[in-house]
Amino acid sequence: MTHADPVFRALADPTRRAVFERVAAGETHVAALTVGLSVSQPAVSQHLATLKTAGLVCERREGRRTYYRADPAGLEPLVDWMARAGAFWPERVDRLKKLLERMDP
Amino acid sequence: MTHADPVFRALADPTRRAVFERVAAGETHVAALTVGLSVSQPAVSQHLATLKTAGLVCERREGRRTYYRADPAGLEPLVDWMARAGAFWPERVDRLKKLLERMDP
DNA sequence: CGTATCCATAAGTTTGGACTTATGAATAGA
DNA sequence: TCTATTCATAAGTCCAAACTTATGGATACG
Repeated sequence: MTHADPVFRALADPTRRAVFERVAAGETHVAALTVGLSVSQPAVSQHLATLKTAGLVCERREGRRTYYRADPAGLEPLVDWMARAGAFWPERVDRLKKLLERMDP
Repeated sequence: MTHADPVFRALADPTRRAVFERVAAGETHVAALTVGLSVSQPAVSQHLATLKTAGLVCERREGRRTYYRADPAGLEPLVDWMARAGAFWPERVDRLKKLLERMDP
């Protein structure tokens, strides 16, 4: 019953997904994110606002800058949904297990 | 490197996600899916076409009907992306593990 | 055969949302 | 204080895409 809708919507856009990936790689601020993204600074701010509403990122003000970091609980609705949608496929579970083994040997 | 884009796009729409959920729950045909979805039959067909392009469903013709079933490998790009995006959070991995344990005791 | 059902495609409409530029608030530093 | 950064918001534009109705092809069935 976790509302996965905002999360799916937020991650549907490639640019916004790129923003999230960079934030997830380590805390950064808006100006740093704007570099190399081929969109304007307001666009980045808007994407960050969407990600924040979806619960995927948190913010932290420091001086003139706003630092963003990924919220570890943000992807949980996605996992829950996959568990529900794929609950009928034991095969899926095996794949997930293998992936986790690769990630965490 | 798996193109997760079509998958994320396909699952972003609530109606299409509902279609996929019902297909994932068991093989069905278009007319059965149309019932209770509050959209027209062509809309359902279009959603199914999108899901098929994204690799999330397969089709099987039988008489006048077209039966759809979920492709077990369809969600893999999603899992891979999550692994990459969340690779920096060991905490995330633990949650996934707990979930899998609940799913597969 | 003729008809009804099932589905996909075509064509057109409409709305959400991903951008842009413009601007102002807040802070740092000279 | 004055100026330069940093960021968020406002307002407007534009396009993708989620619908609709219309239609035709294919199959079942009398």
